Amino acid sequence: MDRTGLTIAEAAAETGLTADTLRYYERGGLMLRPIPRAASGHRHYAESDLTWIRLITKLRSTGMPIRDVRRYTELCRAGDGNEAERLDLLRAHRQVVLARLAEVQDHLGAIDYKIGLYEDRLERPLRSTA
Amino acid sequence: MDRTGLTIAEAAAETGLTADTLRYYERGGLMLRPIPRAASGHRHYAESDLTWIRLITKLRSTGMPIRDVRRYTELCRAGDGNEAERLDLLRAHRQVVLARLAEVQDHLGAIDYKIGLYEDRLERPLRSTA
DNA sequence: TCTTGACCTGGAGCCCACTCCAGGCCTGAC
DNA sequence: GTCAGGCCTGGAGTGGGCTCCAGGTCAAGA
Repeated sequence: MDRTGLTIAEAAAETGLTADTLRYYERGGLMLRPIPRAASGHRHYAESDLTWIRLITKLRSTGMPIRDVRRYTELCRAGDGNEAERLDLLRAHRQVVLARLAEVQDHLGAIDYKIGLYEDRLERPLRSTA
Repeated sequence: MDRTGLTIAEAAAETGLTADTLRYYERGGLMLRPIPRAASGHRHYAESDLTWIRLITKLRSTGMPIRDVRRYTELCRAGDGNEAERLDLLRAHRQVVLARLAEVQDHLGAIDYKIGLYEDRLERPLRSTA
């Protein structure tokens, strides 16, 4: 009964991902290290693993493709010396996200306008053809 | 030589979509009306078609799934009387987009923080271990 | 001791939104 | 007239990101 680390189900609950997704990420090289196993082969997630998963979840949820997350992970795994490259990667992602945010906000404005038109129309239903 | 309307290639250039995507949207019921054809069977897009395509492009680019765009299209095609339903659909979409924007902004904040850490680290490269 | 249920793996399946043929017709410039 | 090139259709293929499954191992509570 070793108490070291969480089961995959617990890690899933903690991070908001599914166990399947956690395994998929690990297979895909998105973990900083292979998740340690008990003798039975069951994974035991440490707090540091959860911290990493939470980080890459933020990258993913802002639209970073898995291959870029993998690239970033590889850089981090490689240790000191490539910080400039990691910074480049994050900055490039930042630019993409900002552009995307601006576009969505712009288009949402147009949709809001449309919503306004319908609201007006529904407020005075009998005057619309007058 | 009728001058009525643009070819699919011109419509694609105007809207920023591809000809394939325009055909795919039409097949999928995302057009307000079937695009008129010349005797040869070639499509001729009117200005009103482009206006519609630009609208649904905004819906799509804010993340509305195709099935919802189709639903909205069907409502519009059905004519007057279902404005409340259209409004509901747009408002629901608006809520989803706002939630998504907030999430992305939040996560981007965390990424910005990370970027800041790397910037600090790279500014004083020899002091980082001191 | 038994049995329930979490976990394992490799691989197939799924959903979404396009994207790309092949095979054929049409048109317009030369 | 001819021929390059745009357009047509139905359908297959692609890429991304999971999601599910079969078949098997293992641990802990009744």
